[in-house]
Amino acid sequence: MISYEKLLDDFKALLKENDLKFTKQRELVLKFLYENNEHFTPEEIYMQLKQQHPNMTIGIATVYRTLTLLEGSEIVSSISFGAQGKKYEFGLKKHHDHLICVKCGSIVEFYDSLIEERQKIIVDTFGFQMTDHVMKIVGICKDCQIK
Amino acid sequence: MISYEKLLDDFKALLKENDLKFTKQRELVLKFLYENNEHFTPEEIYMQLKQQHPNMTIGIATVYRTLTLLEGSEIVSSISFGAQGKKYEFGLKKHHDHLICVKCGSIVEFYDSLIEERQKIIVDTFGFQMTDHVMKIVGICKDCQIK
DNA sequence: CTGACTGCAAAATCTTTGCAAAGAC
DNA sequence: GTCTTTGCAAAGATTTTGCAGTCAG
Repeated sequence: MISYEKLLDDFKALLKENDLKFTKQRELVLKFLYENNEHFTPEEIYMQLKQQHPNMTIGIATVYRTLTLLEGSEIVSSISFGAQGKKYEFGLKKHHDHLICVKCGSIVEFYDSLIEERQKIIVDTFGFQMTDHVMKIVGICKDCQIK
Repeated sequence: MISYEKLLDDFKALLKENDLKFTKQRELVLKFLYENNEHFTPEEIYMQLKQQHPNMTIGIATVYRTLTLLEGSEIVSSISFGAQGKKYEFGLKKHHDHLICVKCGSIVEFYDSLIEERQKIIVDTFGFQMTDHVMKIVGICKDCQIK
């Protein structure tokens, strides 16, 4: 896993390359996702940042803009969730898929090399050039089955 | 593949069971998805139905309500698409996964029994009770690569 | 007839955008 | 200083809801 210092350097370099500026708000969003290894909606990120940094001002629009920026650079990735809305997570980690519980909304990550291999074979069959893939298994998690 | 007559009977029975009424609008949506074996947004369905049946009145709200009803009965299924929005397709066919082209938006279906098997093994490992799963491979289709 | 269904328009979500002030470099 | 970024509020886009009239059974 990349260290936060390295991540921050990379992010600053990326910004510089594109003539973008390094701002406190951008750092806050990046740091939040780095430190909280979970999936959040833009709204959740916004609320938590406001709470954690009462003396800072940050707007929901900036959270959206920053997430779009980070996703474009593949530093964060998103997963669509339910009827509408997306959840974001820190993206510079090993590729993984998701188990999503419809009762409690919890998300568990998993990785299966057999499935990954198989996907490559499939796209080749179709002459398709894969840029990304998403596998979501939806159901009821262990805990919610007991309840 | 189920015949349209059987489908219609099943649908009517389903409605009756739930004290719902069989209406022309509900039939139109069902028929449209049955006859057009593709993926549509609610808006697309609405526009096409209006065009195909100029003498009928149908509202976008009814399309949404009907899709929700049909999805709840698993007669149609949906796939979330891009930033927001869902596409719907007729659902009473063999399970399959999707290849989605980011350039032209085309969707190709595929089925791979090895992946299906593997998913079952994974959920068992986690004690998860699977109700559904979605696998989307995103990329650039053959045609768009040439262009 | 009765209660569900429909279309319409208004409301509710969620996300993006315009703009003037503030901040990075 | 210049040019980007920000927060705010307004605008957009998509989906849902309230309601009075309409229609199925």
